[in-house]
Amino acid sequence: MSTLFLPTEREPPADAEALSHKLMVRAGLIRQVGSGLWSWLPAGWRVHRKAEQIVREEIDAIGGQEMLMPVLLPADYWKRSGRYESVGAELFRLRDRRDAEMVLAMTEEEIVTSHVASAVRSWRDLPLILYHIQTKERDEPRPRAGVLRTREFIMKDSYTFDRDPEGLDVGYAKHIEAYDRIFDRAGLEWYRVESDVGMMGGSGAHEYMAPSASGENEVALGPGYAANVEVAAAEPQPVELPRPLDAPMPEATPGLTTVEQVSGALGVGPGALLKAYPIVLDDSGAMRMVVVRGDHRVNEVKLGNALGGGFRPAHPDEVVERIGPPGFIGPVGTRVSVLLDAAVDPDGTYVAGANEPDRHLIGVRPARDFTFEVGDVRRVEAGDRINGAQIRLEPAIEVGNIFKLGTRYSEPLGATYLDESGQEQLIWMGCYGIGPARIAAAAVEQYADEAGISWPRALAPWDVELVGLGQPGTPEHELAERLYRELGAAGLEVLYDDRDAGPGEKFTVAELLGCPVRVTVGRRTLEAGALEVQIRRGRESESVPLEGAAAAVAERWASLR
RNA sequence: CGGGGCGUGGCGCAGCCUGGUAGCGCGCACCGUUCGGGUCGGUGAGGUCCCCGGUUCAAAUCCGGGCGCCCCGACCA
Repeated sequence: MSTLFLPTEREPPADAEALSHKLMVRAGLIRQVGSGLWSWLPAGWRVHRKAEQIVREEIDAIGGQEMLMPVLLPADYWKRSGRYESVGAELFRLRDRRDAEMVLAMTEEEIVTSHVASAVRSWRDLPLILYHIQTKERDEPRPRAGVLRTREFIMKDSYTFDRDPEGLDVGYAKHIEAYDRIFDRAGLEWYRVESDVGMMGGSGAHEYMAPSASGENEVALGPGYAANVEVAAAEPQPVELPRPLDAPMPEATPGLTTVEQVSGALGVGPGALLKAYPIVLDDSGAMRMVVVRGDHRVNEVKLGNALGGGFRPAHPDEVVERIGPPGFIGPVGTRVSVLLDAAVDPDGTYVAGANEPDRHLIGVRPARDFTFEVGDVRRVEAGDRINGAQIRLEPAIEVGNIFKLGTRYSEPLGATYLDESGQEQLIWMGCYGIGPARIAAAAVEQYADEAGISWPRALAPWDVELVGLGQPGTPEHELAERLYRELGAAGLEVLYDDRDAGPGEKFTVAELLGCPVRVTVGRRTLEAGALEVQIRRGRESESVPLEGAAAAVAERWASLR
């Protein structure tokens, strides 16, 4: 360790917010190069490689074949798939010396599919699982939190190629099996959740989520249910509604534009209000009014899916022109079509904006008072019910995802095969990603304590940190040297702190770096005839007799998670 | 892209409002000390004060422009 490049810091970077960001920098694992650009220093890279290796072994185990595709790609591939136009600024675009348009790979569907298109002719060549572990480049609008969200990162991306949807289901199921094992082996706490299909297109998707306060996602959890809040659906909490009226009645609400103000002034709960969210559909310019309960929020991902296309929130001036004064708009008597959230009871009695200044309507009954379509477009809330129990929401880090692509890429790129009857058929594809850096960061987040990182056994940069306290020439120093060799011979990866530093510093750095086992050799070791072995998780110390110590430490290590 | 903040030795910061000498802690080098919880004492090295321009006798400090980085919201391994 006296020669190891391990620049530890007493203090975290001033601009670090996330726990994993602070600790990984302090522990000398990573260093920033630019916004969203990070170097992995030797200790950090060991962790990254361990995560990679777990992934590699498990994808190999389901029949995956590792290969390598370039990061620098001719733009033409992306033009053929249509993504050159559809992806936007996140795609790095550049030109080579001959002025040819190039892109940097965000993922590799176009490339792997092209290889398969040209090489696969027959149904006999399928199924196929191809993957690589390669750098990805994404010009993220906002990199954040150390290595949790970067512009350049390494990803394992695998791709399945099958004859038909049933074959795709098999490849997908194999990946679920492999992913479950990967995250278990990595020692993470994780959920597999239903997710939105996003920019990849296709028909089905799950994400693997590692719960963590620094996560950018939220997952909705209930018994037998786990979903990204982006797509989560649940039974809404009941609300008490006012008594019905024969017809909507105007009520003066001067200057009261928010749900809280109106519900307070009229003495009804927020859930008895109808909240209007005016939108403009991108393609036609047509406006619509999305209406949810006052205590609910529109979920824009679910809304986009319900609309089957893009939209944007309407500008205030568009609202004034087409609907009414912002803060007082509602579905009764409006010219724009209404999409009513499924949590609203069509026969209930609600308060809604009157589309006139300083006025709301009470006694609004949707089924009687306006026409609408129904869709589930609200964001689930903690306390909603699913399978007879309350739902809870947790922040989480997305560490992996799996998508059923279908024929989204095989069609434009001409990936087909001949079936038994000589008919040309499209290949059915799936794609599957894992970010080893996020696995590492999630592990830091989930297991760190006040002293620093506490790695799961499978990810730790070293299995054991051996802290030698004796000066060279002392018997305890000799013992430390001997134990270093013996622990290595027992099959352990050992980081030996042989630096000329005080015991306090060595202990502190060891706990910051977080190897699962710390072995201390000092004068006391000789006096006691036993080693002090500290288990990092929980920081409990154990005494191990010197006789056969290396084997005992190896055994203890193997018992850890 | 909208909003907020920051840029001063390797790290964390003060100085800026009210222009004039660049300072503190940690780290680093050397000497001594200590040796089971970032030990203690001494000596010392190290800075284009993000960049460009302007104002001024004089700019880290005032003004203008640019660049970089972080945080909060729309995107994703």
